Amino acid sequence: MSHMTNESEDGMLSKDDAGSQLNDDCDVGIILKKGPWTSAEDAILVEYVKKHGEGNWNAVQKHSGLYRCGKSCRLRWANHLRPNLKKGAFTADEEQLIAELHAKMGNKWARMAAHLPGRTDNEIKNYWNTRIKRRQRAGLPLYPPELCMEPLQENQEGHTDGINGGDKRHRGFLLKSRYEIPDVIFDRLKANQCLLPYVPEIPDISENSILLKGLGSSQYCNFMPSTLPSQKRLRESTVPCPGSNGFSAFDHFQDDVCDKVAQSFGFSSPLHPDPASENSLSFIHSLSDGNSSASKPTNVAVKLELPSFQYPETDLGSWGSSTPSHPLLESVDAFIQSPPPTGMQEEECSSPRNSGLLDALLHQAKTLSSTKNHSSDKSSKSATATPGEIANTSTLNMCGTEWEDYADPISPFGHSATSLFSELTPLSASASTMDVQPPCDIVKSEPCEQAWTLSVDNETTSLLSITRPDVCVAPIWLEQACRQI
DNA sequence: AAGGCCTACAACCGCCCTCTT
DNA sequence: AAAGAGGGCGGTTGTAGGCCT
Repeated sequence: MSHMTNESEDGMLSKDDAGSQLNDDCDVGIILKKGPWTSAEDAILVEYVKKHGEGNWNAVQKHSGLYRCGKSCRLRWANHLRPNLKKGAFTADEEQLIAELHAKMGNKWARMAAHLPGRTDNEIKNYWNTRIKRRQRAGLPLYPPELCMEPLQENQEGHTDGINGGDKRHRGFLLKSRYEIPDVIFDRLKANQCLLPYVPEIPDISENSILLKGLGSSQYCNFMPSTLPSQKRLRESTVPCPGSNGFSAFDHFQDDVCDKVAQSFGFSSPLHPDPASENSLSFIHSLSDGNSSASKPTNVAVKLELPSFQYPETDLGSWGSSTPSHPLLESVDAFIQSPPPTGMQEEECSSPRNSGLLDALLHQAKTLSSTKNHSSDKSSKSATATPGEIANTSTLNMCGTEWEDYADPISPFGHSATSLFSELTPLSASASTMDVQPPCDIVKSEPCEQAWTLSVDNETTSLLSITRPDVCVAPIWLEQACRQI
């Protein structure tokens, strides 16, 4: 690094030496050094931490003479100087674990690092970013196939009997993650509850950023890197989904390669009618790692344009059109049109505490319907995607991204509904955190123009299922959950 | 040998949360 | 309750070094 030559031997800069390396982020009148650390600085920092312990990093500069801001000190300590740091390449086990953790957590590097003793979030992050690029280039799925298959199998087998066979460690890990619901889920649920039920929380432009960045690449059809920039913590909806991680509604079906990869994952494209497709669709989220912002209106997103390469050349119609014969669409139609199991509506759907799931779903349907109406129904009449249609579709997808906020943010595979129910079920019984009522003002603030009910029209329903393919499997989960209840 | 590309890594930046006052 | 400081976290950038052409 060239600017290392400017550093003084003792690792500290005089104020003159520091020159333009003023750290405008941390500095409070003192010129602080930036750039690589020297061994002398490291020694000073280590000595300081030995004496005073970690924390109060801003005091390091004051007491040790280091011309580094507290943040820089903390980072240096955490990433390089603290004891028990494991250096060197990640082992195969670690890589596997990282993949699992990422599938489960998304870009929560710090949390992932907690599962990898001796590894830092920065290391993991760098590793993952590199991995993404590498695997993109190689045309490989981001997540190991076995990682993708597990949730599918578990879905089919039920939620409690999945500990037979397979990698026990991994399965145990996944199961653990399923039943030990981290606090963050409740945090998010609480937070989301504030936005629910009628908050088509608008995925902001970053959603389009994802589109812009990812969907243009056929490689992304297989794995949407959830490392894609998200904007705000806690606003993001990082629900990476192996399989979904890439099976974007657009690309997945327009590319033979995608299809092959899909098959390699053990499921087939919806274009291939297959009984397994329904479950397969559990993998097919729209856009993972979408970010949502409650402050941005939908129509902002609607106006965003997509590059031409995002206009699918083929088969978008299978998503963009309401193909009644599509089993997946039928499943949703059947669910929404026909009453759920007895008591469901009153106890589960109408209850404020669960309004976030079905209500959100329905509200989205309404929103989508509304959006669709505004788009001069050209999309519904043409199997060929037009730019306008795509914009509309993208909007719908973005609307769908809200699902991620309603869903388990830590769900390994984007099992939004499943995870949600795994949380809601006990919560509903105990009437705990989900009792939080959405503030009325928030509800009122939403542009909810029409009263609407469960009887969503077919078109809307289809749109809904198109928008969020995972919605297609939600009815199944809903029914299962209701039976359990 | 030179240039370009890719990878790994370190560090910074900006936002947000939490705690303290 | 509000404001400010400290700290954490995720994203981004810049650089060195290796590899390839």
